[in-house]
Amino acid sequence: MDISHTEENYLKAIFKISERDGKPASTNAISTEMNTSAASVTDMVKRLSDKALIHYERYRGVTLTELGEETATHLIRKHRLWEVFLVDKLHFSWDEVHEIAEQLEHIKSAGLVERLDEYLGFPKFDPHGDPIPDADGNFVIRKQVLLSELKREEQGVVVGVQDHTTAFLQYLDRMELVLGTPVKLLEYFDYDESMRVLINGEREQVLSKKVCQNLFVQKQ
Amino acid sequence: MDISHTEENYLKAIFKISERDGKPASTNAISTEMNTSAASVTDMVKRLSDKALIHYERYRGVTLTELGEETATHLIRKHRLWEVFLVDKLHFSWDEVHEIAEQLEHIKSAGLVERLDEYLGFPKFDPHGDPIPDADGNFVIRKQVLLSELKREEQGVVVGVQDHTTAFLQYLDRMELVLGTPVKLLEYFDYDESMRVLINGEREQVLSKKVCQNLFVQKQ
DNA sequence: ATACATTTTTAGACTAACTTAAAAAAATAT
DNA sequence: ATATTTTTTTAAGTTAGTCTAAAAATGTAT
Repeated sequence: MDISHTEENYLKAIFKISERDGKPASTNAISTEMNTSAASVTDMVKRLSDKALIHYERYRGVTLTELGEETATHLIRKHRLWEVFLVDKLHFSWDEVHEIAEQLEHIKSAGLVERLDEYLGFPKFDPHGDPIPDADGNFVIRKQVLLSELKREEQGVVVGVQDHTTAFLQYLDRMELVLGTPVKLLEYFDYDESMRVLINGEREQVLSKKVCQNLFVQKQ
Repeated sequence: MDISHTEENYLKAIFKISERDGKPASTNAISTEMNTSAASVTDMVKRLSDKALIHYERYRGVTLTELGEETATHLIRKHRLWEVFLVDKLHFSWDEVHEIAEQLEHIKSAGLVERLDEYLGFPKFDPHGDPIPDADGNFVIRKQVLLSELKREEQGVVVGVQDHTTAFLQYLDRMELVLGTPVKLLEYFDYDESMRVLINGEREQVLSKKVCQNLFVQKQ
């Protein structure tokens, strides 16, 4: 009994929603995430339940079973490793790799992921700073805060993004706010919740509320 | 109007059959190649014809249109480049890569293949010695003959296989008859059409008719 | 040239994944 | 607590890709 491409995508969506909301994924939430109708979700949810990948009782929302969660984290592992491959080896930029990795994550092969992991030097984070789960599905937890949470004169290093859109990633490239860049909060403007920051110890820049609330930093 | 995974596989099958038989691919030949029923082929062949990928008249067999042929050779290009990646970079053996490449060849992305090609150093042949078409679909034609066609005392270098099965590839590994190995025909036995050959200039070995008829060499 | 064999197509039906529209259940508000 | 809104499910139908069985067309052999 193997799992289809589509079923895998549902599992990922359910995993993502449960993580984000900290509660069972509702039919509606899944339909929004998957861009399908609620009716399709109900349909699929029955199939996934039959395959013991999720717990489902009608009108009650769904949670992943152990098997379902393993499957989901394994997909995330593959997705993020392929993203590293695309950026590190094929020199794609970080805003180009999501759609390709979305396809590559479904490749089925005993051994491929592990060999890829080794080939890439066992990276712990993907090009967007998201942690890559190990073969057992364990994520590295990193102490990170949003840039907007820094206090005046506090310093941090850019470690990840909350917003993964192309527009945001390209904006960050333009601002040279890549992963690993040191930042220091110089001044906070109450008026529009923007911030003046020192980037890379050499350049001052005012960043909007939206930017500051979508950039993760690790305090130094 | 894009092409499904399944449609792509049919195009590859039709390309392969047409190449091999030098005539339009029959419904039966396709159904054998694809492991489906003849009825399914008739069905699919109508769809492919509607998409202008093949020429089809009922009871007449099918040929690829220019678009269909481009699609098929592009798939072969992707398949073979991924095989090189799997062997050269991830250190899979040549008998393990076919099924994985069979999946990887369907990844859709503008630019991925070209970047992969460059990353691999623009290889002209895959790990089995099959030529990799260029971006325009042109294959390098190599002057090669079957080992069984060598005359006594003639020398050659192993350049490819006709039989791509795991069993044959593993046999060749055991015999150290990898690509690039020099061979020289010492003696031909009429009785069972086997041959005594000098492998790598250092070791004599009797090879069966079947082996000799499935190994390509380039005369020296 | 008719008969037989083979190949191909049609007909009807199945599954997975999807849809819309209507019905039912649950949540919310007064 | 009843009415209204929202969410979820059911019902019925679609498409892609598959199947088996039967019908039709083509090919072959005497």
